[in-house]
Amino acid sequence: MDKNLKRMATMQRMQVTGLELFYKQGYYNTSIDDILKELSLSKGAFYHHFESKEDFFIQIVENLVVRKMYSMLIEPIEGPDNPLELITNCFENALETAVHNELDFGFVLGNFLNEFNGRNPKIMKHLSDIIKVWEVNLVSSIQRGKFNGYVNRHIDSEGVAVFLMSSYIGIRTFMVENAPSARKYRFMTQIRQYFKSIATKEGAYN
Amino acid sequence: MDKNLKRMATMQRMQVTGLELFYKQGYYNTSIDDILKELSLSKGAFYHHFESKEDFFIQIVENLVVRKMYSMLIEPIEGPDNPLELITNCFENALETAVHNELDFGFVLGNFLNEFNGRNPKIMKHLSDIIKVWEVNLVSSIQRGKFNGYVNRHIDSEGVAVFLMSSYIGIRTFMVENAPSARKYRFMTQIRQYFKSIATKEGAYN
DNA sequence: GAATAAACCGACTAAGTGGTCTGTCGACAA
DNA sequence: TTGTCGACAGACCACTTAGTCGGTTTATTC
Repeated sequence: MDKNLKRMATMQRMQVTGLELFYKQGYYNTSIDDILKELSLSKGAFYHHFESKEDFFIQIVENLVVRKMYSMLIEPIEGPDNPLELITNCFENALETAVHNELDFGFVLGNFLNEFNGRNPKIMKHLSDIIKVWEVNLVSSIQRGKFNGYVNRHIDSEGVAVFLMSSYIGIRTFMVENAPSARKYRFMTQIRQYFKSIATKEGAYN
Repeated sequence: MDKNLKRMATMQRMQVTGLELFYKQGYYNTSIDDILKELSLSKGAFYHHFESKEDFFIQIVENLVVRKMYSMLIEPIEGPDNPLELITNCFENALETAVHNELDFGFVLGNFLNEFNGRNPKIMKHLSDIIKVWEVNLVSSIQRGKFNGYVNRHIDSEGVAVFLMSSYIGIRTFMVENAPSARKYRFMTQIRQYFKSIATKEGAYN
């Protein structure tokens, strides 16, 4: 039991540091030795716990990335309230975290999607699965919104989802670079503008 | 003169193939040997023409990427017509190219932005400069639209630009992965929806 | 046709890379 | 006390990487 705890602790440490470095430097540009140096651990330790670099990365995705994704972008939009409000607040919070915490892993996914696209189908599968969950949740959120009279019935829910995901991925790529706070503000204003155009008159969005 | 022509031809060949591979596999994941094998050229040839891998890449950006960027995303939105129409058509075309031609380099920039972010400031500088040109052109296009009565005066031009750029970067990341044509269609529909909401009544957008 | 210089070749180097393997060490069970 | 086993150490391997360098080819110029 105690042994198992130690095992878990070490693996966790490796994964956390791994994600941090993969995020900052990219997967292909980060060596296992980089991670091990950071932790003062050895090759032996690494390959005792993980099969390969790829296996290691997939475990990071399944443990850390998925969880962050759920807590930051999926759970906050569940519920019977006006989905346009929920999504606005959710993006607002997620982007705020991104502004203040360079290492929020709220959307590492965008980076990795880019890095593995057409290069590593196995890893891509894991990443797309997460995106799919996000998409499904967005779509059903919008549909609930239609049902509850918040969202205009003529609007294509799938379309809204694709559009929202695209914008979010884009702004995240974009915010890292320059004046993140100003860009966040501008982005959110336009999201509200867009939402107004797909809301019902009665729904009272904003 | 002829010598110079040959020099240019070889350099061009290297750059074209280089961009293709860097785009497909990523910069850090593509070796110079990969490129040279493709061209049946030697290390000597490469280092005779370019200082380093980094220098090589920067030249690719300055030659090929900048040009594509201008022809696909900047020039098409210049002109006195309704900028919302111009941008719609521009995105439509750019995304159509993306759907049919896996190697359209219309927005390699998104990939590279991601790959070099926080990793290689020198290269990032070159990439951000291009983005800045795009941004400036979008902003002035929107402002022209306001002036000419196509775009609502209360709208923040900078905001629209940031929002458009984000969405475009996002959809490009997103389209490569799955059902690009359907996603393109959905995306464009929502862009039109958004544009309607920032257009003037008289401007007759759509 | 000799001289010259640019274009190109490819063996080489030093520093990594992912991954293997033999081993050490301490906890714990018998 | 001894034996077992999981956590970890780190030397090592085969291979790849960006970049170097002495040399050869090729084309032009006089």
